[in-house]
Amino acid sequence: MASEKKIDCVILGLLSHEPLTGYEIKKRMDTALYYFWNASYGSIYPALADLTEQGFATRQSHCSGGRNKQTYTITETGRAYLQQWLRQPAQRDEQRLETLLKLFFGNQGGSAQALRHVEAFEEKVRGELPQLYEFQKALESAQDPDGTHAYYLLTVKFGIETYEAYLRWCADAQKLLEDI
Amino acid sequence: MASEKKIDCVILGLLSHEPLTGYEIKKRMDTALYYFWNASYGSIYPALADLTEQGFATRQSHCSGGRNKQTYTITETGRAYLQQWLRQPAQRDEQRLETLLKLFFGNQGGSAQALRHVEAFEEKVRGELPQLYEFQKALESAQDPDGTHAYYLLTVKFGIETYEAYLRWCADAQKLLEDI
DNA sequence: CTTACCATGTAAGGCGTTACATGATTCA
DNA sequence: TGAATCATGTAACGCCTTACATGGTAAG
Repeated sequence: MASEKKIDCVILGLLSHEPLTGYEIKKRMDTALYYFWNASYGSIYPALADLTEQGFATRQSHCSGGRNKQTYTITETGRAYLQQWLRQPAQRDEQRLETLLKLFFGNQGGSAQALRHVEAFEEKVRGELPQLYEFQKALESAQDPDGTHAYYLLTVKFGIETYEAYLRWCADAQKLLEDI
Repeated sequence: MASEKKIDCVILGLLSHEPLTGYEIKKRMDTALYYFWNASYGSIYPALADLTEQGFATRQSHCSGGRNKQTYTITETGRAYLQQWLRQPAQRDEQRLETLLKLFFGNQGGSAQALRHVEAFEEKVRGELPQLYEFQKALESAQDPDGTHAYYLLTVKFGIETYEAYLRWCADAQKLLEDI
């Protein structure tokens, strides 16, 4: 109990797969989770300290490649907490799409400006989709001893389905805007 | 300049269409913008005070239906600020999908639990889609004297395209999870 | 040798929600 | 008469990002 902070849950979730350093956690958020969740070092490191203090994770200092690393491992208490959180229904799925906001008020700026926003959005999506396809391919072909792949694949498929929808909408939006 | 707060931009955007009260602004966020943006009274009312103080909006006190209302109107300065913001490329489109998070770590809870998360998500989406279809129908048939409808329609179409993608993914995810 | 990446953290401050506080009106 | 909706605001607090601060290693 106590925390209920999402950042704690994400970190515990990642640690439930394998022990990780703060840096590695950040990397995973920037790759595997980037299209539905993200966090900065400024929230990750303090959260790791809290989790350790509360007994949800343990810290191991060790040297690797000459560098001093702090690796965190989930405890049984941490695992129990994670599972309790997983049992609860998701409270909130939110998005803040600035692009959509700018389009909503687009008549103030005109169709050429709106088109630029759509194009920028399209470019971003196009840039990220190949990564998702690669994830999908890798997950479908690789071995999966601990059964995590199927769940990971689920989220990748979500990314692909929505990103493809974004692209269809971009094409449609561009047509509509050119007619204004 | 100064602020750069998104909440200010959303409010100015809404005021650029018509004068509104804080309460009405909140209502619009809960209906027209809910699938890509939202805000609480605790951020709306202070923002309105700030905007007024900075000369981006003016406030009119008046009684209507026995109630004392504060109606806000955008100023020329406010309009200029809004337009300057609209010219800038969108900086950030973010989502925090707790449902996806719970699925990503789903192996900790098992497929039945994951299924419940997918079903809950599906139900929420199914509940909100009809509203979007209605918006679309209304926008396509109604008169549009000030040219705002086309832009509004753009965002509604975005909502529909993505929500339909969500539903396809839900069906797919349910099949995958039943096979585990 | 210098750029990119690995690696860990802190401090200040921004942004926003939740809960509180209040009260009128409308409709069943 | 009670519930829902209209209507406006404040205070406390939580969460998170940005910027700062530091330094080692690997690769070109």
